[in-house]
Amino acid sequence: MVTMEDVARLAGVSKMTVSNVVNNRAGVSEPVRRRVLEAIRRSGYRVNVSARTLKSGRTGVIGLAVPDVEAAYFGHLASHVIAEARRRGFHVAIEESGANAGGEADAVTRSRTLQFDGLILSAVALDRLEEPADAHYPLVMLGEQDFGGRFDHVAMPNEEGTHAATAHLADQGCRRIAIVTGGSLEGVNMVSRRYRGYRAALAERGLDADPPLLFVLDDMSMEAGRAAADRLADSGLGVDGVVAVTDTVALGLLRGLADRGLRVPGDVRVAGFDDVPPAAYAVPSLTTVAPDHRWMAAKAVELVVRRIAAPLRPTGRYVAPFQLVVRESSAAG
Amino acid sequence: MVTMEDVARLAGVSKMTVSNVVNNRAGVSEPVRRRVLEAIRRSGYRVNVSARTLKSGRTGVIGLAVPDVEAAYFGHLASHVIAEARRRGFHVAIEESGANAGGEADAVTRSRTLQFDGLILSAVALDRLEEPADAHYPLVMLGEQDFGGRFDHVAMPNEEGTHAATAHLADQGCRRIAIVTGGSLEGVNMVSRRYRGYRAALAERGLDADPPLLFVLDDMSMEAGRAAADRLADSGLGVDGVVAVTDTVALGLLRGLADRGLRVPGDVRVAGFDDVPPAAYAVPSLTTVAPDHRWMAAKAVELVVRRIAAPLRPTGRYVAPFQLVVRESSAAG
DNA sequence: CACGGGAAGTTTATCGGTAAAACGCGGAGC
DNA sequence: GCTCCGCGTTTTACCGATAAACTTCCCGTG
Repeated sequence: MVTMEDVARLAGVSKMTVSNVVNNRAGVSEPVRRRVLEAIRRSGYRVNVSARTLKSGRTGVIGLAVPDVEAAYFGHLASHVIAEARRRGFHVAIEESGANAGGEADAVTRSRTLQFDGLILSAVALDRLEEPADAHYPLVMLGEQDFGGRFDHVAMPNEEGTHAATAHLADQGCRRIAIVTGGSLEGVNMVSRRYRGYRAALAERGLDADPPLLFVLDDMSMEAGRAAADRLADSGLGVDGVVAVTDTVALGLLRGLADRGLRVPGDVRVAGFDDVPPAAYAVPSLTTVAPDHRWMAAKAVELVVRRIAAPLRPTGRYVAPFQLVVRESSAAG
Repeated sequence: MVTMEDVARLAGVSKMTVSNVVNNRAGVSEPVRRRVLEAIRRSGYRVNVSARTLKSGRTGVIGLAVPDVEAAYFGHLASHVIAEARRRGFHVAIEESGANAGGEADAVTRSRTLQFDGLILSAVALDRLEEPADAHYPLVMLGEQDFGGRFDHVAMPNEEGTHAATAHLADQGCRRIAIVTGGSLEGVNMVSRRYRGYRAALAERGLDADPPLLFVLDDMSMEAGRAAADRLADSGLGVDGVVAVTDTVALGLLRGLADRGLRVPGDVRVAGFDDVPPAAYAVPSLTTVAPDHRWMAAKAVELVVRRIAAPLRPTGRYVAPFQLVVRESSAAG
């Protein structure tokens, strides 16, 4: 491995001067700078990040921990986070947390161990951190969970989104609107927030929200969505509209409804949440709540970078803007 | 920050002993080991990875560079790579290369700069490395490109897969089988390999492979697939079967065919490649070539780990096994 | 009873950078 | 002619861990 020392010898200067050139610091004369750059080129030198980090305490890497790299909506987000971070001179390391509290806590620990300068954590399960030592680590919550305001939080428009979707279905003429969701309605989380938005929209319009119109799945997979179609079809509730908690569930549901011979939007109208890429190309294409992922990514990066610079400033909560994208699955009868 | 020195003082031993405990090295008595562990717990100590790396030259991180974290098939792979690497005591850092040669070369540079111990590179565009300095960096090519055997390579069953898909369509009764692809047929790459498999299957059965049955798209997006449906429908070629170069293209195509009122599999049968999750839930569900992603991930990790240990051993090429998953889109008439 | 050998710990010398202080030197000011 | 200044560069002193060499001390053996 070629070190600064080698470059310095080659250029006939001290290694401190090489360091100054590498980091574009002032106080190096033009001829010397050129000599050093030439020596760097000739020798194929690269800085040793470990050595730099050891001395400076900064790695220039931001972690992005997501529940599951397979999840469709994550890719969108990740790619914007990477782009935004690069603009600000940071690298992004993507970590998988597994969609459970233990894995998410581990992600924080790993992030500190690997010395990421900060972490953007998209948690779905974790609702508090044990380690008081983590209290001032630059951490930005992205998505569902917030930790009671202890960290910066970029939130999804959960209530607002399902409210809009539900209202839209009602406007299209639906009268018996079900909600299909997974996970727990206990506590304050993504699912309970989305459920609340749905309830509020129904209440405003004086529509039913019988408990039977709530279908709770084991998880939020496509397969669960597909299975939900059977439960809907067999329920005898006369459901004519469905709000699905995510597009993944909605896409599975569309598939399941097709299997049961129910026509969308003829018999049932469907709306999803996230606007994942396949939503636009499904048959029928899926009406969905489209949060502004680019905005969320940019905000999260901005917040984490700001917090790296100033670990103690007060935290804030920011809700992403969204659009309701109306497509075939909710077309008027 | 609490250092080994602090822990050592607290436990009344030298910091070398602390190091030995932290790394589970032999030669520490049970009582001392317990004292040290207790001191670590009490002080909240964590190793400083930079310091360790600086001295040892190893980071314990494997890079995984993919063209585009948004691409559907990547998530699958990534999540298996992460799991397999963890089993072997490595972390994985996911990097985005952008689907172009410059970005892919950068990914190699970044990987070295960030001192990943090795890199799994899923390249689509790059076909040689400029830097001779990179010649012995532990690098495993995953997917399409190989660099003329200069690196270990875990390959997709490109020819074998489209051969099987094409043969299957023919067996289902298709006589005018088109192929829809994107990118360049020049050189040896994923597209040309898949095209060759298609040609071979047609030739074996004495079916047409007129150049017009080849539809080349600008890229391999869903939108391009959708647009291809128009070209197919307007071609007047009587196409009754389509092999799509990827599931993403195939899903767009299904959507486009629906727009044109063409029934799948009634009027046209369709097969894709990759078996991404939405393929099983599309309407109609998509027949597709399913490479064994878990096998590929495990192989790639095994190879990179082995090469980290022995940078000079001869390289190998390994083709992933696959299954043809037959679904509705190619059902017999 | 002297001696070889291993187990348990400690010391020493680095790994490759960087902040901060020290240095050398030519020119401005009096 | 002497002091002072500031620019460009070098020196010094770490950052926190670890491999390798070294010290103790204890035990078994001939």
